[in-house]
Amino acid sequence: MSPKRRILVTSALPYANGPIHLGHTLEAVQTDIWVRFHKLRGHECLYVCADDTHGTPIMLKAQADGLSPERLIAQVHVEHARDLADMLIGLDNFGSTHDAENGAICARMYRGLDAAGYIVKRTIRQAYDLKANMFLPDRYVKGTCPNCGAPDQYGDSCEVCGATYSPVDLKNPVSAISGTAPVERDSEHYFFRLSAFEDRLKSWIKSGAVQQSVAHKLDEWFSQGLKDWDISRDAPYFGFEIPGAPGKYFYVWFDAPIGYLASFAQLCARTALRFEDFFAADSSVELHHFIGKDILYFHALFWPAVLEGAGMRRPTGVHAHGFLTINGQKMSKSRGTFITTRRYLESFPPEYLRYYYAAKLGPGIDDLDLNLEEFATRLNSDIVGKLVNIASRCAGFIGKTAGGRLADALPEPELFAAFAAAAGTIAAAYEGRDYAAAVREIMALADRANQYIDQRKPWLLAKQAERASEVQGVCTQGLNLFRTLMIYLKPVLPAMAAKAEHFFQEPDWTWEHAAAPRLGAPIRPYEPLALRLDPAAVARLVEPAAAAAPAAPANSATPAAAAPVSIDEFMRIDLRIAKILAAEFVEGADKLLKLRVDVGDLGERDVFAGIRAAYTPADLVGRLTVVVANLAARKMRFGVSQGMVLAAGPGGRDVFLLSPDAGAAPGMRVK
RNA sequence: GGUGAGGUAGCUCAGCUGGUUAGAGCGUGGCACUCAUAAUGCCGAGGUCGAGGGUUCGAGUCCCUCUCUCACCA
Repeated sequence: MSPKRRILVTSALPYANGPIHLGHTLEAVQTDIWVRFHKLRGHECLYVCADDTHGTPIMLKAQADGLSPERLIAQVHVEHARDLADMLIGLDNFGSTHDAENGAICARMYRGLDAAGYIVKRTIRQAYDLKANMFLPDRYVKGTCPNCGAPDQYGDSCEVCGATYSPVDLKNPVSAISGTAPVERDSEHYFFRLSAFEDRLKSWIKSGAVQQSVAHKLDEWFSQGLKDWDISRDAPYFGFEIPGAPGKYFYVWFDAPIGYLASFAQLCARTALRFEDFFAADSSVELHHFIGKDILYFHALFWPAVLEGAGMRRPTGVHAHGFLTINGQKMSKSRGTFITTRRYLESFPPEYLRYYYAAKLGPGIDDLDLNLEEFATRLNSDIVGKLVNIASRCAGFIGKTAGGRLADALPEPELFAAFAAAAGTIAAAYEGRDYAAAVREIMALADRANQYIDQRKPWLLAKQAERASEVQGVCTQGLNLFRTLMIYLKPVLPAMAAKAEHFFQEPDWTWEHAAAPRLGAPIRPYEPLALRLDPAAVARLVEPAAAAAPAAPANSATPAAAAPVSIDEFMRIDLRIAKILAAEFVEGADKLLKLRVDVGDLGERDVFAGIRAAYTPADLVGRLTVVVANLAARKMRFGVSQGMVLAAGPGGRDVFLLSPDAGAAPGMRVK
């Protein structure tokens, strides 16, 4: 065993404008397994994270929800903390980038950067929304691409031709916030001189801080030349004001990674840990960041440079992972594949997903697909059929024929030794974040354990009373093989391991426990450690979430990028002209109206629509509109909704039902 | 467009520095067993390792070209 290491680990900060979904969970699980593994090995390993709470999207979402930003992020923080905890993510601290500690550290680091000459001021021209009285981030300006003429493109790049530009280059630009045409205005911004760090960053990357393929990726950026980084934003902005610069705020991406430090500072404040030990320039403590590959730029260039510029240590490792896809497709709300962690947890234990992720996670930045069918068969086969089965098929004999006591010796110590000898390769796989390799190795051993039991056939021996001690021996062997495997899997399956510890009457297994068998000790009666998954229940995860309102829930706060669809995909949506025959208020629902609509050939049906604030039943009866006719029926508290009426607008009173021109008749297909 | 990753049995993947008839799990066909949450064990079917060319005594493994997929681009 290596000498005791001191390690601080982070995973990326979830943004506080939405729930934790399975993509966040993938990263949290990857990080948590790594942390638990090191703890199991006896190292001092700490894991901190925080909510990322600043920036324009949060500010606008809070406005739209009629809340203060502080209130919004406080609510989200509670949900995020609960979701992560319920996934058994063992965070030592979960803070917020809006916490006072973060403001203080940001200010301190900024002063350090400024004093060292790494901050420069420069005036830039930027799009300004005269109606909303604010400068517009690139993503909040839309218009026609100056390069290829594609309409409706964002202010930073064109999704059609790939050109990049600044919002002021767009033709016919429009503010996504007010809908008015923005003007250009000058503003003084503060820049971090990233270019000054090129050599130091290159040597840092050479130190092995990032994966090989990531290093290649970074080379590309180096070869283009590092640009200085704009770290300021003008008021109104939800964030921290820059010291000595009234009306100027730190850009959200400046204070977000500093949130790692702030969260750790909170941990220090309530323990004996010393912040300086971890972040002084000469710190020997390891610092590891787990992130998605999309934010490599911030973590592998800006972040080490900012730390270094502020006179602090650099990260030991930045580990990027790929994205989660579901049934082979990007997570998408419209496909029903946007699965929140809460929704998963309502039906399934956290460890099933943890195991599945572990079984498929390699050290690279490949995407990982959650195939729901495979998820169910894999869990049932690996965990229930193989692993837990070892204990399940042995425990009964120990109870019945051996008085609940393990034998004093193993009949085949060399088989146990083979299991114990795997510790090295399994540990190396965990350390290198190749959990899939670790799981493969463990499951291969589980196969061997089942083979062993099959060969020795304790159920036959048990029929001969004089061979009782043989039965006890075989089952002691089997249980010890199981025990070693559970110890190896403890980072992935902490709760199941705890149950197994209870079964063996041992407290807190460490990695070393796997090396020696448990002998001559009593065990508790066996209780099932894992239940089978019902594939049908798993499949239901991708059915439409029950939470969203039925009428087009246009959330105007964030201009969401609609991914392109093929004509075939579009044609799968059966849009029909419908005539509203009747409309009524729904008892107990303050947003819904119940509509009876005539869809021609398709007959009449009931549709619930969240348009009560905008329309009264009298407004609607007799008019024509458009419905999605093949939307899966959804059971609501008030009845079953058999479709969706189409409407535009941000919601509330500003909802506008679609109407066809004269001549359209109920049942006509819209295409 | 640039860059990165990847295309190996129906599915998910492993194949280290090139070397015997290309592997695993799941699924599938058959047999056995009945201790175990219809779990387990054994046997089998199933692959021209994306395509083409090259280097080599020998290439899934190295080089080149092409092709397809996925991802990222301050």
